[in-house]
Amino acid sequence: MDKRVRVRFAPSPTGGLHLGGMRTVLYNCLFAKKYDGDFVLRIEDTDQSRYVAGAEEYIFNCLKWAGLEPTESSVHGGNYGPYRQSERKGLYRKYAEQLVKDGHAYYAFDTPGDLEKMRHDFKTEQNPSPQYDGSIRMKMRNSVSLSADETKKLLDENVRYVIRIKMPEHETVSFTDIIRGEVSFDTSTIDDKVLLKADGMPTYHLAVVVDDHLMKISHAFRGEEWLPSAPIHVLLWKYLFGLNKMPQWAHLPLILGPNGKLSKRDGAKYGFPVFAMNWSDPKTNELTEGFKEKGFLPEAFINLLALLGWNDGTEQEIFTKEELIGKFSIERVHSGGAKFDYEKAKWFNHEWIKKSSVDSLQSTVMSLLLEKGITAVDDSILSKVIRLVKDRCTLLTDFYDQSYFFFISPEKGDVDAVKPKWNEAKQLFFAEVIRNYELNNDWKAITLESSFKEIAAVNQIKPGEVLLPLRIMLVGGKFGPGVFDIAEILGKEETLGRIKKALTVF
RNA sequence: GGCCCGUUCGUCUAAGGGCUAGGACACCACCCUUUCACGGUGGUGAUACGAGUUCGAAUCUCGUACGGGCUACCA
Repeated sequence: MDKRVRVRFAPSPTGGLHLGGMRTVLYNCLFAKKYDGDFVLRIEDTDQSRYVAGAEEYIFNCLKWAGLEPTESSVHGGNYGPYRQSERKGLYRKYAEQLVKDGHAYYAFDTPGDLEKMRHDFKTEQNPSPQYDGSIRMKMRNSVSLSADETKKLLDENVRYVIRIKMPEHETVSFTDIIRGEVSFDTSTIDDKVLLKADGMPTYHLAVVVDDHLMKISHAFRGEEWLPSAPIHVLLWKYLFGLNKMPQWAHLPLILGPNGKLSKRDGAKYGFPVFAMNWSDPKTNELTEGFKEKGFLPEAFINLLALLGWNDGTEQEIFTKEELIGKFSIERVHSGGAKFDYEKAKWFNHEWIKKSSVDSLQSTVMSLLLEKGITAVDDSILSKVIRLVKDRCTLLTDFYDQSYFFFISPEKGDVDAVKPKWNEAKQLFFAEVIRNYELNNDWKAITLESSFKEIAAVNQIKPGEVLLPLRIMLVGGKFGPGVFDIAEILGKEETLGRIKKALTVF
């Protein structure tokens, strides 16, 4: 099928690549893949003040991690490129001029100072933010209020100008949003937005329409914050290319933080990631932690993001990417905003860790341990460890806490948990355990446990009284998987070594 | 202020005029477990409010309230 969807990005992660942005990309990707269509990524680098060095590469890295690379393009590739807006600069002017010629737009010569003055002069209690609209247009310096001669003179003198859309007086603009149904606006409440800036760059409003046309976009998904400017885009489509060619719009619900639209600050404040991957702002050196580094699997990340505002109508919650592609439908996206719940996000990750095979986790866990300074980890040991502890891990980083004692002998265990109840009988008991274990050539958890309990019975000691000390000896604390499973993986030499060492301390 | 969008357990949501409003996260209890978890079973908990349409409304309509978004030569 001929479906082409696109997503646009400002190379400023503060505005572009939090959860909401990622989800927009995800929905684009799922939709495109479902219909075997294309998914186009556009980079908006028009505003230099917002441009952050390295952000573009960062965005692509995030998409790559999540498995959401566009099907058609790298930044320069594809049949409808270039995809970086600054490289398309020359394309837009002629459409803006066309609109002026057709009477749908006009030149405006107002300086920033003029605009500021207007906003100040017309500001009232009832109207705290006056707009450059039909009621004010004739009071400003533009090709509508000025005579043709005056306009021509200013143009000839190369006075800086912008091109603004001329909003019709009193018209109802409506369109059908895939998620919300019919949405309509009265043009008298909308201002004359700038389409082409003084530097010759288009604003989003012009660029989005021209690009979607040139790139033959069939479906356009974006955040709900764009809904108020949708009528401008509909009008531009009507004037420039015809409403019948306009892509179908879907305005995605916002992802909310604890108060309002989810922001980077919310993440820092409440201790959860809002970006896919770590981002350090080169301007401020501020580090924002990502889902990847926090210990999320990309599969879980995609899964939790997809379910934030969408479901397939069944009670299924865990989906592979392939299942999502097969089952996703943009019509089923919920219209209300969704508050991000980090607890639930972690649950998704837990489910995915449980679902993942030991093999697929191996290299990730290996490098995680390495980062923490645990080197020389044997592959076969590690896979046994992962099998034993993976159900206990919510985040990948939990693997360290759940398994470091396999690789590092506990320096000083929780002696206080044992010492008060320690006595001669226990000392003798463990001496016998050592003797028994030294003769054990099988070294399996089951035999270790049965002989341990036999010795306890013979010595008339309750297993419970000596089980905890054994755990402290091997692990160092009151946690971890079954103590005999641990002993098995630790091996004979290490296990006996740890018991002997502990006996000298108790 | 104006315009737009939205509103079902604390949170994410299902139910598209007809069962006792279903599930998941979180929380609580019990079970399992001689550690801590996982797991299992059960429980608390919602249709914002008011009218209208209808035999029948979470569902359709209107109003109100609340929440959110937009209101730049940003996106």
